[in-house]
Amino acid sequence: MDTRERLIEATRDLLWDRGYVGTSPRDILARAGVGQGSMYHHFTGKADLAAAALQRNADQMRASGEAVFDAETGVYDRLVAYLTRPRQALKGCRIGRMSEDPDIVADPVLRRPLDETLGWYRERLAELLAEGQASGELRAGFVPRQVAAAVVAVVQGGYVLAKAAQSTEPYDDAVAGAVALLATLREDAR
Amino acid sequence: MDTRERLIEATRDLLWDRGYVGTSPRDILARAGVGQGSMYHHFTGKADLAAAALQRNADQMRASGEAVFDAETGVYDRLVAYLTRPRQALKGCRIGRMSEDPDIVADPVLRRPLDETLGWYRERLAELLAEGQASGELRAGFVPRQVAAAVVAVVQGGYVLAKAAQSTEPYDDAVAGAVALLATLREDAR
DNA sequence: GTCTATAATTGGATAGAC
DNA sequence: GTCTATCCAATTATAGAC
Repeated sequence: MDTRERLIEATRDLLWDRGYVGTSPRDILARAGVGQGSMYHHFTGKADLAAAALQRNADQMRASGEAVFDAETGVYDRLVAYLTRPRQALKGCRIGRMSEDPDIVADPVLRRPLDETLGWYRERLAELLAEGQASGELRAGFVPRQVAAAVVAVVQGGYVLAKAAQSTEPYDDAVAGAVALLATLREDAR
Repeated sequence: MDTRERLIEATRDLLWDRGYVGTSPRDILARAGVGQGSMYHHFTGKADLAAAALQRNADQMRASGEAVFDAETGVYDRLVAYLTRPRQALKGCRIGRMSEDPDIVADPVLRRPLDETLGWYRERLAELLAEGQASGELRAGFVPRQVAAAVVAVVQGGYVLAKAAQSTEPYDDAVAGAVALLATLREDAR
């Protein structure tokens, strides 16, 4: 792995662990095992390096979303697959976590990967729910966009509960609760 | 308002705005309008002051929860009242936000108010849901503890979506989606 | 009790050698 | 391209005057 790559990977890990405000260039250089000069050769500074790391996180998160949403199964099964995908509940979301970082939210360049990625998840899930309504698999009478936002929020909020409790249990409960609620949307559950 | 009180209120605001890592004693002193000495007279340091601020947040959040959960209305109405309570979606939760702050989570004293408050919300909502099942207002066949976690997670996750988008819309959608899903639990909705 | 002065450490970035 | 040396500001805390 070349120097630029090591810097991006070290930044990805530290952003996940400590957030943007809590991550210093010094930490990044120590973890990447390179000197000051390399970082300022490849990037203009901390924000530029973080932008590269966040863009990679966004790309990976979208790819793993596509794998689930485009599966050749029923709509409900894909919703459950999304919710129950194995996740590191105590570490949280590499993208969602950043929305609590004021310096990320305040910088349009740094915020864009968050906005685009979470927005895309909401859109894709809304399309999926609408597809289920159209095919008759899911009942009518709910707004796909709203339920989609709730589903994404359960995952993001589940991380908050897990971190506060320092236990995966509330995360697992939240996901199970969401699955139970979505089950009531199936037409044959009426 | 005396000096000690001004320090706590300034800290509460800054923690809400910028988190623990992002808040410096200097910022606190400037906002409170007091000198260095006052802070170190009333508190042992930043962590001690933050602990006082977080305890106050926890007390207030529990009190506002009690007001909703103990209302003299139906179970479903209280669930909806909790979800649709007016909130500053772009600012987030004074307690939940802290769970993304590594220095808070790592310190047992600072983490306790988070754990206790969010744990209490999950418990009270679970009791409420069980009460609804017992009275026949809500259908059987779901686990109250799980749905309760999902409901709290929708709110906490809704904040994440709103901040990432810098718009209250995804928060409002998530809450509306959760309300729609909970409506399917009513026995008379079958 | 509250203030100002000061100090040790870290944060973030630049300069220049190789 | 990568390194070390250096720099200025901010962070967190202490000391001591009043």
